[in-house]
Amino acid sequence: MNQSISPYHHGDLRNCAIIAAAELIESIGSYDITISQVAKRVGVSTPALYRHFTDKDALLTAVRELTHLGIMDYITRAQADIEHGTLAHLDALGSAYLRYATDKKAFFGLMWEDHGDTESRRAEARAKRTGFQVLHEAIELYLQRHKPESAGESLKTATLMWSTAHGIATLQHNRMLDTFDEDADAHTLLRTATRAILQSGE
Amino acid sequence: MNQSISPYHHGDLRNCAIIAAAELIESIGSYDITISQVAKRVGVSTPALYRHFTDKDALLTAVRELTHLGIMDYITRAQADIEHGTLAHLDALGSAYLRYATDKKAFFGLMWEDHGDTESRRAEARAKRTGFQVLHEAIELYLQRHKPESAGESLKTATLMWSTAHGIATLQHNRMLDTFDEDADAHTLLRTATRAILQSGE
DNA sequence: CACCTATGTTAACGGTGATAACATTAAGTT
DNA sequence: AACTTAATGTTATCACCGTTAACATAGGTG
Repeated sequence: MNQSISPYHHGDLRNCAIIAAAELIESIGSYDITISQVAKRVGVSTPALYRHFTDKDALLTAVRELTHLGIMDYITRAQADIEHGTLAHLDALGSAYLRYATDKKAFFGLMWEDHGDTESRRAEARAKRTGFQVLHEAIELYLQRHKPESAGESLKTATLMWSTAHGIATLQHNRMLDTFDEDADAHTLLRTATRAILQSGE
Repeated sequence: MNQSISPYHHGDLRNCAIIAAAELIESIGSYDITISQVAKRVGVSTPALYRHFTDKDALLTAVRELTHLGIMDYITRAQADIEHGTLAHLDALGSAYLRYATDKKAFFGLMWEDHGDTESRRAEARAKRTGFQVLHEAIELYLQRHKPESAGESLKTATLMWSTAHGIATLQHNRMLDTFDEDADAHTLLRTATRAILQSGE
């Protein structure tokens, strides 16, 4: 874990701790980690981390910033070769969201679940060019092309599509989606919902 | 907390502990409670609870059974004076789900979030006549009346409507729904989604 | 060099879930 | 009624948790 010349002072503890925490979260598949586990992984005593993070939640908040980069990566890759504002584009965005939720289970939970500081979660979600904004723009484009009379509804429509994707992702994340319909498939459901929402009112 | 004649043996510790845990969860608005807090509330030593629950998760699982009764209560009341299988009926069911999620925040989280034993959560959701089954029957009725050609899709449609309601409820639960659209209203969104899903394909 | 600040260390505190060893009572058998 | 046993309480204890305090070491600046 990237240590300086000195055996006493680490040199880059803050960043290394964040990365170590992220690795740990990913490896155990849960963000229910321990400060001591992180410290041990970096090769440092537990209280050393309190020089760089006011408390455990501050460390998790720092990891959460990485997760937003991660989901943007999924989204960017998903829409790389797709014409923006098409139905296929919206499918790709939804699909990326679902895949992130299952691939990076613990990060997805860390991003949204209600532990610790609520406000930092909201701030982080808004801070950068997030997945939501990409979705919003894609929907705006789609509506302008195919349903110009509903173009003013793009924000509401984006919120609704996000909610639907999030519900499907969350239920799958918590292994609940197939509780009642054992054949339920997240991607199929979302494609159905996408079409229903976009053609509504016609 | 209902004690027997003996000052030593409690008499009904198991049930009292479940109720005390539920009260505690409701009062602090989180299911992140402590065995000791529950024990103190019942007036008993902490390890006494381990005679009745194998571990903390077992106690929470017992509380979760109560929460399913609670949400069924919301649903039953919501549909009391409404003709089944109508659009108004579906609105009422969705509305009840959203209200439960905000009114009984901690219970809602306890019901669905991924802590401890996954299988007990699935089992509990399936065990009784749950909210989902009510929703499923209502949709079946609605489709038979208004869209008989889609009657075979009732299970998929119910899963989709549940997912959507769940997504909206979860985002609101985690105070994320208005992150991007500050005017977002859960009930309005769900009504829009309900109509979109039901009329899709026409 | 002297000093200050940043950043490590070990020691300790109260609280946690959980177990072990022991105490008390209720219930059943004779 | 007396003895046994199982159920269900108790206190003592464990390892671990997040966190703070007190102390140690290094690097940078006068």
